Amino acid sequence: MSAHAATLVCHSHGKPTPAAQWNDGFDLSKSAETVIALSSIIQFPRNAEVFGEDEPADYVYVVLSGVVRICKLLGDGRRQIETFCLAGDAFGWETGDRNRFSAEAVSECRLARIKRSILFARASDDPELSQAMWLLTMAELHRAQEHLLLLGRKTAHERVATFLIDLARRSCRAGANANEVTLAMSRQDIADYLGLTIETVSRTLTSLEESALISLVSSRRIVLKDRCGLRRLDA
Amino acid sequence: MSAHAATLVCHSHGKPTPAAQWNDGFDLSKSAETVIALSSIIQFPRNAEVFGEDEPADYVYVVLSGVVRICKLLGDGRRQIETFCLAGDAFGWETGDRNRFSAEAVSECRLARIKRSILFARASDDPELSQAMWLLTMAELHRAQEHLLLLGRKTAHERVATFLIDLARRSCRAGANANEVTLAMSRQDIADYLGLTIETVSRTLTSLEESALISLVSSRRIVLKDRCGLRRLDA
DNA sequence: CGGGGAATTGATTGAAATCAAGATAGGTGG
DNA sequence: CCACCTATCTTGATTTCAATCAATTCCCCG
Repeated sequence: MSAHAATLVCHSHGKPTPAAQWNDGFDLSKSAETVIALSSIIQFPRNAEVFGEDEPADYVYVVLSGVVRICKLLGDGRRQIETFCLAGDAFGWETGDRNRFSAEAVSECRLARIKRSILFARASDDPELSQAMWLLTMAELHRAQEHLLLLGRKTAHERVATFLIDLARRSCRAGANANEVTLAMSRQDIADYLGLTIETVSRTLTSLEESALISLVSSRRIVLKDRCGLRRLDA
Repeated sequence: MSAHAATLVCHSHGKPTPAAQWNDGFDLSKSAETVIALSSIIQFPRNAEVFGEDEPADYVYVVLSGVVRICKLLGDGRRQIETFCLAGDAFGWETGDRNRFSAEAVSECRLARIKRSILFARASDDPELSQAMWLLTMAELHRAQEHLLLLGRKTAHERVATFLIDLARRSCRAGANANEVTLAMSRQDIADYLGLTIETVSRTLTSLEESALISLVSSRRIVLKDRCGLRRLDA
């Protein structure tokens, strides 16, 4: 989802991006301008709720800065984080009128917000926008499907390795050092994303450090020391 | 994904369906006719491969009868079934030029096949078709997201209960008895879908029968005796 | 400097995996 | 039509990985 959404919004910040860079030859710039003209920017503090599960779904959001977690809860409080949205990622797409997730700010973050009804109305007679939405949704589906494989069949070590590699890849797109990952999220968030417990996440990170695959600079800063070794775990 | 796809193809069999029934007011019939005119029908025997992971993605398929499993493999053979496609479900959507899954016939099945390139070309100047594709993709995303919650946070009992309820719901749409589920797939397929082993699936079914929630008429036929009890497990 | 949430580490338990037989049933050929 | 053969499924015994229970320890911030 990230790449296309980034294109959708970055025009509004005076940084025009060659559309072809992201879109496999499909030009989104007109869609982007349409969307930008309709969006407003809002800010959320750490841990604030952007929207709750089952609330009316009125807006689509694009992350400008910070990290947002998208979660589902089970009756007894068990939580599954479906995804972390970084700068450029969009969330809040719904076909029905209620959110099927809650969205919360992991760190303080700035979001662009577009009224869903307006966006959908435009899409119905704008093939470019409609196709852009489809591409975004497909990208998100691909991500979810990779995550299914992780949750269904990978070990704790493999899950954590996959998570670190993925996060490094996504962060360095936004300009960060490719080998040092800064975790905006807590161990609990990581655990709920990977289908593990905080203790297992912590132990696994320690174990990866003992194997010299990573280095725990601090609890929220991790250096990937041996990418090949990690990728081997990524299976 | 199922509902819209069903609408897309059922016109070709002389059973016109009121479009509004499936589409929340969005009329797909013109798209359906376009798609139908371009599709050809092919048949696959049990366990045949429809397409393999990493093969060129040339077609989009809609299941007319039978069941197809969509899977991903890990290097060492561990398998995750992403979804089972029943009559009316579509699969093979890709944004890139390679399949990110393999697709195999669980039972003998008939499929409608449409060239991806043609479909995409039409979509680029047919807002209705484009929107139909978006709705289908969103539906599939929702399904995948529910499955993430299952794989990440549910117990074996909850997974099996959820699976049975879901399968009953989807089958009875196709006219089957709402309380008797016929399993087209093996225990191994179910295990790889639910992130469990065949032994655990088998034991869990036995345990659900001992709790009088279901009745195992035969290994492939299951009667849901206590829906409320099952739904309680479904969390 | 000290308070408190977050993270780590340790001890133990437990749910599901693995290893290992049997039981059932579907299909085939005599 | 029956008996055999082989897949598939079930059941049992044991192990294992991650969860749970339980202390510390580490920082971050006032």
